[in-house]
Amino acid sequence: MARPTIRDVAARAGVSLGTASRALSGNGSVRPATREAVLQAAKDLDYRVNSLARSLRSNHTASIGLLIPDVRNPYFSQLAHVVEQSALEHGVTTLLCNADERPEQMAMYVDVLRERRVDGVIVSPFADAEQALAGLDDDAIPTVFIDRRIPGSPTPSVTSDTSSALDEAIALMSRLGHRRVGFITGPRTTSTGIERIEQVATAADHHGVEVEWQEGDFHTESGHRAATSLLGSGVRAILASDAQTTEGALSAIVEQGIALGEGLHFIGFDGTPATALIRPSLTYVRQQVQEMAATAVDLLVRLRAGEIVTSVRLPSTLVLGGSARPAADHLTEERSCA
Amino acid sequence: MARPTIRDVAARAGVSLGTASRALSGNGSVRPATREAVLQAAKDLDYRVNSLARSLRSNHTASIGLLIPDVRNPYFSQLAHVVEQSALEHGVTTLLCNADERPEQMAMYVDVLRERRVDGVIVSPFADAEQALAGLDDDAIPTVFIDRRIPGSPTPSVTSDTSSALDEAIALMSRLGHRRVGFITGPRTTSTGIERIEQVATAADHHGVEVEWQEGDFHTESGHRAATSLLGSGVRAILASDAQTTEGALSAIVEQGIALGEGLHFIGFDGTPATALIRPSLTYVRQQVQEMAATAVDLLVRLRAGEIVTSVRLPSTLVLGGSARPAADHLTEERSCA
DNA sequence: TTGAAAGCGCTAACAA
DNA sequence: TTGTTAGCGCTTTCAA
Repeated sequence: MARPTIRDVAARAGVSLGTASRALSGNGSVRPATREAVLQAAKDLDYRVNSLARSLRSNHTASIGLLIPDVRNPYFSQLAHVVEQSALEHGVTTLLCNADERPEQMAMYVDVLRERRVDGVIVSPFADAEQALAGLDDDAIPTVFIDRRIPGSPTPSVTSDTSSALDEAIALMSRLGHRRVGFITGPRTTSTGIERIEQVATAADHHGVEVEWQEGDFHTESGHRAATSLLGSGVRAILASDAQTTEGALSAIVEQGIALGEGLHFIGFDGTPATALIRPSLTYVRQQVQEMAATAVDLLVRLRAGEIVTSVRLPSTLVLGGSARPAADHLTEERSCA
Repeated sequence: MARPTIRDVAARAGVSLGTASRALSGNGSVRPATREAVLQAAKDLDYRVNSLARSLRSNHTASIGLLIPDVRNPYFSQLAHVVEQSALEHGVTTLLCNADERPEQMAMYVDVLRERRVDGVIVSPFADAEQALAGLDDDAIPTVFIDRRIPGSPTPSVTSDTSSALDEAIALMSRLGHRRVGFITGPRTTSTGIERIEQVATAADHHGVEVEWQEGDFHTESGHRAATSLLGSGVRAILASDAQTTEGALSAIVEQGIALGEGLHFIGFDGTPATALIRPSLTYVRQQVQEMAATAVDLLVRLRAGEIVTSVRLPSTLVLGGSARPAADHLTEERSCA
């Protein structure tokens, strides 16, 4: 037999279509014995529900969309993994969509998600994303922002608050004797890019430090370029603004054979696998990626249930490694070479 | 108005339901003027097809499933990205599923993919996956193996042939004067794990080298553990079997402060972002990940079209870096410290 | 608790 | 080329 339908199951169990549906979906009451019979018949036939038909009728798909800039970015691939697993715990599958930081591709995916009638969307937006995202609103698809948000938007968001960690970072650089600190920025097209620029500016003011701004775009290449330029102009204290610029900056530093923590103090963002290969170890801003992802799913589920939810802001911390460490801790420092 | 349906579009364009459907889906002939009118009406109404209804009726979903061990593995996240983009070029969306190397989770996802009636599946299998995957066969869902395969299975696969690269690697170690080479294996539950063990064994025989086998499981932790153990027993030539064990082994080497390329020769697998931070640069086996992913999508599309396809095996190469380089090239070597 | 019947939005025959 | 109609497989009223 071709794929058995619920009709076949009902027939085999000797009940009506409706009863079989109630037993299988768990909605509506069924006498235990009847339910058993239906379940057994389904098993005998190796029946599998057609989610297309179910969703068409019931008006929900048990699926959400996750719209991120790029899975290959280790920060987002971790995010994607936790979102997927958290959603699974709610019986919901995730449609992963890579916008590639391109508004057109984001718009295209928004269309796909609308057509597929997903129950909700978790998105990490960027400039010009607002218009692309408007379609979700038109269809009243619950949406949650993750990592980044659109200022002024009523959409609830789960983001991390990096202000105190960045203040600590600048304070540390100041304490290490630096009057000039290089900062590799993120793009002004993202909320995180803008925020971190402002936070660093404020902290620098506060600690009497001058910032050497270097434009970056959250890609490794720009991190590499910016770090090279900063090193060329004699800066000996560098801060990166995300995981990828951190990797890029480190590769430039490593290339030039500069001793981290001695000739140069460096503070990165997010502890990715790559940064584990650095000696001395990396001082970096740690964001709560896992919590962020799990919280976003939770918010979306509650939004879908009709609850009113508010945005969540998770604190981040400065993790001390050898690449920039307060003098007092210097004894514990170990260096592999140089 | 709530979501407009194709009825609304037809009414506005002054045509019948069927005509509107033909104009919108592109199947069947429609007079150009009529088509224009329908498209205009659809645009006016901001109509979006309900893919659930379309798929239910037409019996295809324009979606495929991608079943991989873990997106966080940089090797697979790259694979996932290319698969997604290649599929998009065919107008097909990708459902990304992380099996987490667990048969139950793979079985669960196979169920999900069956219920969602995907048009095809690309999967990177492991031991005990065969039974979980049987469900795809029951539903006659076209399947292609990627990176790994199940020996003896009729399912077409796209894999890389690492034999000559690994032979070169062993030859290089031999030429560098090593009689003993440590090899961090992959799990015997994967075809790649088994193959690489055999290929290394053959090459070692061939070049008169003895292999110090260290069990690994394609995770960073095991790479770290294995490398530590090998270094402890005095081995000074190490080979890893995949991207993750490479990262793990490197972190162990870096931790111990051992000078790569001098006190120790190391050859890794796959050039991930992390390995770009290593000095001297890494000697590694490069697989054609992008081609692999694109080819798998192509195979699946052709399979779906009823073509008979055959498995593809892509050659891989040994990329020379400073971590293990033939003596002749030694002049070009640059070291950052030590 | 169960059955009968309607219909979700669309495509694909079939006729005209 | 177009309109009409049946029906994909399921859930969900409504009665019984």
